[in-house]
Amino acid sequence: MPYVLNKKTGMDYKQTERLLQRKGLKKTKLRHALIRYFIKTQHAQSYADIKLALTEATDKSTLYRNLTAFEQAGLIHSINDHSGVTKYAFGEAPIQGNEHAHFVCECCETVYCMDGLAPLQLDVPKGFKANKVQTIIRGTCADC
Amino acid sequence: MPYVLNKKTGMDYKQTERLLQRKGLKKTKLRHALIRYFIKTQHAQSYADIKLALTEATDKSTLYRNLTAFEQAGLIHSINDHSGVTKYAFGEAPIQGNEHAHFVCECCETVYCMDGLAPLQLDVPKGFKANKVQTIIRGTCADC
DNA sequence: TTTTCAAATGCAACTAGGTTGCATTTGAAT
DNA sequence: ATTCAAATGCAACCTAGTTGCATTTGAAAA
Repeated sequence: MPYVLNKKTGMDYKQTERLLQRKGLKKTKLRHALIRYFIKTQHAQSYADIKLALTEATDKSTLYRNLTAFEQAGLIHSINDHSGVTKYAFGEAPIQGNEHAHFVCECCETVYCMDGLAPLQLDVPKGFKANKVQTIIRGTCADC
Repeated sequence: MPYVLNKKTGMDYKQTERLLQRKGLKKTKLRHALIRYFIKTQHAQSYADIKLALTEATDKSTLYRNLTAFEQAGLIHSINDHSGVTKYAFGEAPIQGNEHAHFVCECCETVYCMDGLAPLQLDVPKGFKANKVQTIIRGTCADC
């Protein structure tokens, strides 16, 4: 069961716009910029990363609210890599049976989404019921 | 590869005291209370849990500094269960090849340490090197 | 095209979780 | 008993993220 780098969803700009519309989200400058940014970037991005990269991101609460809205719309998913800051990456949250793992480079702190099979047959104690597994792999990435 | 509830380390009070001494940590009232608390409690505890439970825990920074010291001494380990607050449980941090997973109950928020085999043969893309895996299982616990 | 109105924005104030600097106190080795 | 690093308590600070509210804007209806 090998892990492979996530090739991103095949979604293009038009599709994401249609998705926003379907979710009742209006088109705004910031949202345009955010979608372009998430399609372009290869790895998970933090609030600070986005703030730094986009001149359109002027207000903290607006940006956070948009990240939340995008996540609820299934356009991005959030990742907790134990660094203390939430990161966001393009693509829907992995669903059960189609988990993806997050690889955190201990050298450059980059977070990669990796597709793979469900990481393990969940065999938990009596009375416990497992719903999903979140896997974080730590190591060194190809660039380090 | 079943997961079983962690039975805690066999460490008793005397042993933990000797451990503190070996690490050059002085005996204080708070540390006594903390050790007793961690031996007694069954699940991972947050700063807030401890603060509430121990009258000896008067100062925030002192408590945090002790948690850090205990973790460095290998007496407890910290857990990030994606709730936004760090939790601590008795026992050394799991080491490579002897990983343990954390089960987070989605109903009562309790965090259980679970022993199990290394969760998967790590097969990552070319150029990537995996060092360790952190697994969080979400579901419903036996009490819910 | 103008009107309309909920949705989105920008700003300030706030919260939670945790850290830092520093003066004072304390455990334990001498 | 003396000594001194380690531990404590306090206040101030930091970062990540949230909330309330007045203003602006996108887009659907008239």
